[in-house]
Amino acid sequence: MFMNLHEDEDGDVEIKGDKYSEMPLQIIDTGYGLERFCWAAAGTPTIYEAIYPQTVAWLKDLAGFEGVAKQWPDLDLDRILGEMSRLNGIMNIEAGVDGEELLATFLQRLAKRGIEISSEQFTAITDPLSRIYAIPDHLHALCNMLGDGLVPSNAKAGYLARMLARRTLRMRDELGIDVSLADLAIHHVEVNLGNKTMKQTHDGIATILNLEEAKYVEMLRKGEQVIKTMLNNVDKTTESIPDELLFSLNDSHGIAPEMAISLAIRSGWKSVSLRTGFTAELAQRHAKMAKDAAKENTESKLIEGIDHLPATSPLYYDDVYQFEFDASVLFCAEINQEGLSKDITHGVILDRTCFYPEGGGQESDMGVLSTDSVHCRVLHVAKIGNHIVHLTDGPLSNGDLVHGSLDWNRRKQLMDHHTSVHIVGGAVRRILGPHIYQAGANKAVDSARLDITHYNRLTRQDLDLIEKMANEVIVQVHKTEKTILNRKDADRKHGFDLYQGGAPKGNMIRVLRISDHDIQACGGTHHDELGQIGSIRLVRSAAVQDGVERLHIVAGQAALDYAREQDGILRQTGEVFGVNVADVPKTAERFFGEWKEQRKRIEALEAEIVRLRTSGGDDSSVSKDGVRIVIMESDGGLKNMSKMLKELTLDDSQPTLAILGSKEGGGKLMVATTENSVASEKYNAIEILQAIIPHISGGGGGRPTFAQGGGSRPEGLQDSFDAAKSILDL
RNA sequence: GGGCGCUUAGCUCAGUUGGAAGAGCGUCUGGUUUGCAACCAGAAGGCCGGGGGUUCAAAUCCCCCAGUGUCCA
Repeated sequence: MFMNLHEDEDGDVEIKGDKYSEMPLQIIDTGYGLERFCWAAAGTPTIYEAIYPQTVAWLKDLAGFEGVAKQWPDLDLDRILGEMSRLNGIMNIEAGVDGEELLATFLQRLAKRGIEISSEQFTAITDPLSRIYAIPDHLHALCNMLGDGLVPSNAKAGYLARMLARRTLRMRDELGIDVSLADLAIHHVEVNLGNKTMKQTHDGIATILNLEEAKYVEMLRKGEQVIKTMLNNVDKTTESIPDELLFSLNDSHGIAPEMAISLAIRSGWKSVSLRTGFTAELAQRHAKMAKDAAKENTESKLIEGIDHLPATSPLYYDDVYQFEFDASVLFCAEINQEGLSKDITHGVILDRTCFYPEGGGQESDMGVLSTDSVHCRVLHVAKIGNHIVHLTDGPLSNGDLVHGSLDWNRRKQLMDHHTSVHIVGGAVRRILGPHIYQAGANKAVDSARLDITHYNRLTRQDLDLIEKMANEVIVQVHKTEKTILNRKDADRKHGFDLYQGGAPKGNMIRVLRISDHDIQACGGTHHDELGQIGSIRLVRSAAVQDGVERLHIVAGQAALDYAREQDGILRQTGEVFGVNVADVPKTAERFFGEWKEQRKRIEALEAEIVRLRTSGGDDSSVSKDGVRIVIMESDGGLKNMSKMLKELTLDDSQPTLAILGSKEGGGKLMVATTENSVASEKYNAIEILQAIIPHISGGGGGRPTFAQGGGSRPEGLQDSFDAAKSILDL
């Protein structure tokens, strides 16, 4: 397969309505498929028997496939499958082809080759068989991924693993096989990947897949619930589920259309079926969504015309503790770009610098560039190609000799954090396992973040263990080693794990080694002596996405500041309660409990007041034509009033029309009748409410037996009551 | 990286056009009962994820945040 084009709206090549242009990279995909030679040599009917003989036999046994084949003793299965394999290679199957038509053609061709088989027989054999073949194929990819240390996720590369796991589970369930995914995978690893050296342990693979299976089962359980709710308003005899519903089930709840149909049938919608071509439409819809999203955002250049300048010499690699230097200005230009701090006006390039530019997740240095007469603040530093650009709040002149000095506190803190991230990264890997990989990192002044791949949420106990080990490393390891290696040598010596922070550009690679604890390629600034960091705290962890945990780290001065801040919060809380800091948790618990109890007591007392007020006896209650009519003012808001209304109208033995008003919040009115009684037959709550509410300049609505509203003129409440009385002829 | 969904009682979840917060399971009390998810009567248990906004009125509509799930690249 040859590829030299990529999709491009302005491209000059047009294929099937889409425009393409030539891409810089030209690809030849040979797809040798070495397994095919094994197949040819083995002479088995399909390739799967050749490469996974044991697994296929095992699955056939588990799925009871012999029983299927025995139904038609006349059929020579091996011969049929062999011919089918050949035909598959010849037939050109394009996406969107009608399945039934394809099957008919296929059977015709088989007949031409002397094989008579009905479409029922064909389906009965190929349905289970296709799954029996697909399962080891899926497991193969899945086990290799997990073996390399990949963690399943709901996004990015990990999603591929989850998809494989779920498809395997689905096929397993369709075959009615009662073996866990983990057991299937371990079997596969032992039988088909026996000699392969893996990063991940067998136990690790089993743990991950057991979690995946649990998530899958949970998804199905939820999916069934969702289907029942969604179909609640759909007739049980319907024959199709609305497209939008199926789309939403698939995209939002992970229930594939076929599965949605079978779940619906199980839940009582017996006659639904899947429209032919629906799956293709779903795929088309996804393709369109992906296309719409793939808008490239062009990067605007911060600064132009610097290509001819010599590369800036970085002094921070020679001595990370140097914070002052002299250099000459090679270039200075005005900068006007959105998204930058307002104070930034100029970009300055020097022949050499101590300023570390933002990179590798480490924020840039800040400081000052000055001559005898000019004094510029450096607010940000960026790396553009081989040049380090100082973003300043003022201009310098070409050829000027400048003196630069860093904000050392800032740099020290950034180094504390950056070095700590390496220490923590090593600790996490040692504690949690070989699948831990850095998925991103950020080192700021206040704190640092390290994202790691892991299949489970971290507990505080995990964090405590990691924190403990990290602090032990600070004490045990005195010096870091920084070396520069040729890329080939680095690869050979340390392997792929060296590049946790991403693939570096260039042939020479800086390697930071903290004893055997952590070895990584990294271009940041790190301490020579770990003791400089002082201490490391893991503040908390959070989930970035499924399979990726974010660790929040503070080190050095930031760790002290954090501790002080926490201390302050606790002390303040203690002062509010008027107790010793140590007693805060106990006291808070007691107060919260008492608060809940008292709230209930208040509610009970309010209810009692309502009962007393509504039990009659005063002139607010009148009886007319068998209906008790209550008109009265209450205090409290809507909540209190509705409680009173309940007391008044929920007693069936005493048909009541109640009109309650309150002066709170601009005035409120509520009208209700006892449902299914003379009161509700004679009076309409909405009509009464709307007739009297203009007096408090308001509006409202509700049901015929229960209406409520509010206004902006509480002093009109009495007028409303009077109006009600006159309407009711009282 | 993009799209979509979910968050309501201890648990599993309903909640219609915005208008009186619900069910099942579990818990507690009483009754009944030697039974594999026992039965009957009653009760307790809710900042409807958090914060803004619209409205006379928000679990419900809009915005932001957090947590969680899912599909696609």
